[in-house]
Amino acid sequence: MKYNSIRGMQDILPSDVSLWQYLESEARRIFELFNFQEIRTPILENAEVFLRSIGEDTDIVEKEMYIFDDKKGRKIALRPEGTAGVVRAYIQNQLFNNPSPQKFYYIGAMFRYERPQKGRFRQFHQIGVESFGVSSPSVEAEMLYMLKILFESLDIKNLNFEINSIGCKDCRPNYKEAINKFLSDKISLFCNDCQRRYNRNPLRVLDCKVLSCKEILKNVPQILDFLCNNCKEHLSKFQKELAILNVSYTINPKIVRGLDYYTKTVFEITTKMLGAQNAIAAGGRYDDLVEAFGGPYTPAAGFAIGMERLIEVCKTNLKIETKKPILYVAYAGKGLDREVKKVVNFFREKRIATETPYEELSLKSQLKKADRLSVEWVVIVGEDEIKKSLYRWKNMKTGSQGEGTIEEILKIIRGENDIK
RNA sequence: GCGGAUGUAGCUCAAAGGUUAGAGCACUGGACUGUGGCUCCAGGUGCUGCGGGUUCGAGUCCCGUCAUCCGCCCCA
Repeated sequence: MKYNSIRGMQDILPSDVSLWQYLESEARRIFELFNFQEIRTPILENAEVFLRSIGEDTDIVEKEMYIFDDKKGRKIALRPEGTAGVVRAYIQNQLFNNPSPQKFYYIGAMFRYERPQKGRFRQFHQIGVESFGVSSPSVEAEMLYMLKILFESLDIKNLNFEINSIGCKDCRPNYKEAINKFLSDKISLFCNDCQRRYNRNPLRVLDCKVLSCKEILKNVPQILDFLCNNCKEHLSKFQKELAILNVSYTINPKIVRGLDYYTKTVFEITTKMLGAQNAIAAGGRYDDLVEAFGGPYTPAAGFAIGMERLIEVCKTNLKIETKKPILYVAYAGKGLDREVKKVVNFFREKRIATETPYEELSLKSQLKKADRLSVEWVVIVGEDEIKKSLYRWKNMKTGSQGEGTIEEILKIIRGENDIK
């Protein structure tokens, strides 16, 4: 009997975990500099939480959600994204009574029942950020700036920051109408996918990659021409803020997010290094969502980074060494077990990561093991040295060795002594 | 949900229907009984993903199935 992990769900092995931990700690460090605080919400929610926020007609809800009945017959879902749960928590815990803005970040696993491919998995991980209570576009601008800082700290280059506005509940209907009018008499000329999109979400037709569709779309009405004054002003102020923060970007009128709750600002950060799944982070403003969830009207915005995609990009230019012990305590002679344990404990108490054999081995094979662990130092507890109350130390890189008391050896390992 | 490619040793890959299925790296032990890396020797390296079929004979051809990868849809 042989078991495999479930399709699209992968093990993250120790050799990769170091990189994961590094990315997570950099994100935490930087987000906390901007006063975002970590929030942890459950992986399972009532399915309704996602149906209501993401939108019933979206692909995520229609075909990608892990959804099941619990023992009482309630509809439960594994979260396909992070925002809905945070919004639910914000309202349930009445965090709107705290001074605004309330700024949160989260790191965790998300689940979508999709066909896996490069940069896409059924269990994947996001680092996300949500900010509640401020309607000014300085919120989104700060988010893009923060992302820029994060990516710089990870030495990631050649990213495209793309922004757009998709209007609000006042002006978007006008645009949808214009699009429908534009498409209605030409729809038979479009590809099959577009015809399907036309019925479900006409804005998606704008995204089509088929050349003949692109040709017809040359004269399509642009959302930016339909924005109400409020949304226009929001966008231009957003751009001014980005200029002040020195964030370079392009306006891409074709960005349409896959979730229904977005208003005004939407943005994507893409790279050419990931193949077809090129978005490494994406987000936008969602001013109406808290109210739609039964909370007070609360303007909000957020984004999420795809961890696996970020990792993929980092692997090409960032070398993080797998964590390994610094010291190996070996023994030479018989009946030294108690003495070895004492030495090992001493170094661990001094916060030196230490490994030691679990079974009887010749000194030779102990050193071989130490070599393969690529530890820098070996301390040998030897019969001859013990008689002098000393231990033998050895540097595995230089090969040099000597005798010393345990305190002297500690100094050598810590680099407080010149001997190498 | 749709399309394409690939499954052989722990890993990277060979074997054009014909002996008992191979190479490198990695792994274990020894040459070296208190000193790793280098070298040499010996050795597990294996239900050729799984199940059928064709054939005197299948890792090789056919069908099914599962898995992985890449793309479409969509998304982080």
